[in-house]
Amino acid sequence: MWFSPLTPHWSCSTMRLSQMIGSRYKERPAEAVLDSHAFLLRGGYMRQVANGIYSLLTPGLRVAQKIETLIREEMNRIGGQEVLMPLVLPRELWDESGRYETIGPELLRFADRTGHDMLLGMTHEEAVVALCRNEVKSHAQLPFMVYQIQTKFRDEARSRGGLIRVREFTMKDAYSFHTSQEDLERYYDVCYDAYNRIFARAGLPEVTPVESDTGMMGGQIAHEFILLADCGEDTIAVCGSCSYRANMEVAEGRIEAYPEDALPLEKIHTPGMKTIEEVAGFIDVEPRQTAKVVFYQNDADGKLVLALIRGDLEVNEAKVAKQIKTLPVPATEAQIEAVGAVAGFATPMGLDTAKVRIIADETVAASNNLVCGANEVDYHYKNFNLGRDLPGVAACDIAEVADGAGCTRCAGTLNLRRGIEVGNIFQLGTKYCTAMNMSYTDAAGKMQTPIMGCYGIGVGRLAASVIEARHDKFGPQWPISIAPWQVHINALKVDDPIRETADALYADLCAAGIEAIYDDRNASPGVQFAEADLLGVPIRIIVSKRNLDNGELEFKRRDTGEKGTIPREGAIATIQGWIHDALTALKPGTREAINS
RNA sequence: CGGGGCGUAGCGCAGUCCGGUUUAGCGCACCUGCUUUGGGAGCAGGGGGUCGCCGGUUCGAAUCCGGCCGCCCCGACCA
Repeated sequence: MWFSPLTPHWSCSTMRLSQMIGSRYKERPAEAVLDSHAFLLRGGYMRQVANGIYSLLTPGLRVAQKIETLIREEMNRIGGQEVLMPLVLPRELWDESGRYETIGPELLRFADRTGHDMLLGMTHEEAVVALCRNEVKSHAQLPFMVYQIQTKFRDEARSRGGLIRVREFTMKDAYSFHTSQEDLERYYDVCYDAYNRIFARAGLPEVTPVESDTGMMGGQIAHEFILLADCGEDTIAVCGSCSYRANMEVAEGRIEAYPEDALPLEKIHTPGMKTIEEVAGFIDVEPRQTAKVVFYQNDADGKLVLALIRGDLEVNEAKVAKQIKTLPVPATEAQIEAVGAVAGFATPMGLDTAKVRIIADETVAASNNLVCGANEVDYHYKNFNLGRDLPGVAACDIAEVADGAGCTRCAGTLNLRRGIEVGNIFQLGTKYCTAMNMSYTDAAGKMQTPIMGCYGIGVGRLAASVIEARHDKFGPQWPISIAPWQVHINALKVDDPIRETADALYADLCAAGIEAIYDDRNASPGVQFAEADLLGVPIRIIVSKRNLDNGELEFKRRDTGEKGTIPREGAIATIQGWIHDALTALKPGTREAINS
């Protein structure tokens, strides 16, 4: 019958390749730079609609749904309640938190037909607080966690790399509410474990938590879950000896001290020597024996900022941002001159602290007799000592960790690696609940503000990350937990017995609840194998005359590389066993869930 | 937002400098038929394009000029 190919779809999650929309192709798309991007397009997982915006075809959607299911199971396991908040939100909610003003153009704002200002949610703190403040009134309802798997939109200045960095994406975002910081910290650890389980079950046990900046989210403690990969956009400091791992934004390196007896300041002629290298070479000292000055336009109070750091190090602007409570913007020469400093020969000494905020790195405090500028063209000072020469200035950490720096936790060495952020967790504190008036009544009858945490995972980015970490030159090698199908059937040199056997195998797998894709086309083996590789299904079963004459089927494992033959008789049970074993191998040991 | 590259069939590309046998072409993919079948088969036939868009120059524009748009990469930016 002409409609018969559709029939199987109604009853089970299997697919005949001859009917599947979306072709796989041989040539690598020109716009793909990353392997994951190339395979997602070549394998017919997705198609681009606009910059950073994609449609998913069946294989891509199935991978996403598998990941979502897995996340759901782990969120539910730690007591999460699934909800669904809207993508489109009214401006008023974001006015309440203040983020309508503070967030830049990555927040897509628009007006509806009545002229009402609306926005596309890029995260849902405001929405979740607005929802929960009306539902939660008593301490007896706390703690709780709600989560959703929902579309987010961020109008990124530059999306790139296929699904690694997009504008529209699906994200699992979870929000927990607590009556104490201790309880937040307890649950934060529960989430931390749940995240490790999620990534392990998705086939990426190597994803590791790293300490990270809280950025505009506020709060004190945050971790990013990072897959180390050269194509990643984050730089991570990794200790070679202990477990310390931190995003560059917060990574701390060991401070090497170079104590000497302080010598008197000495002004020296340094004609045309502006850079650290020039000055150090001219005076014949190491760069670490100098102090470098970097100017920023203003701190939160409008003062010019002078950042002082040892000459061999760089200033980390994320750390500066924390000190000055605003984003650092490099100062212009005119701004520098206006406070009496001289670019290239600058020193904090003698500047008016009413106009200039001086922040000094701890490394400067840990060295004596440094060379620094004199605020006079062609002159520097020798023997600058922070404690003696700038007595009011306390040292803080504004240094960018350099590759090879010492670890602060052990005797080891830090190395800088690139990584993809596939998830993050934040201890938010009371920022949103306070701003948006969420409160509950405690046991003593007193009004209290809940303490909040939030926890995100990007679904598509995780899928792409798995490809980055698990592929060969032919295509993805999906872990069975998130593979679009569990079994891929190839029928070669199709004649009646082969067709009947393959059809029956497909029907049997379907009846057993196994997710199978069946290449029922009369395509050559080369085509079938190449396209099977692109779909990356872990268990491949090949029905061919060669083995069928012996009553056998051939198998090839894309996830492990094993291959061989199995008897047709009992094949379903064999395959079920493989699936069970493969899923079990991915599952970490069970642990206590939150409410137990 | 700055720098660079690119827009010709679903994908990969040639043609653009130097305007005119180009009715705009090649490979893959697609359709029909036959032959094939263990790693992207062969033969024959066929379909698919407003050459990114708008305007200009010219007898004539994929090709030259102006404007715009889109995509990719690097940087800036970034829960």
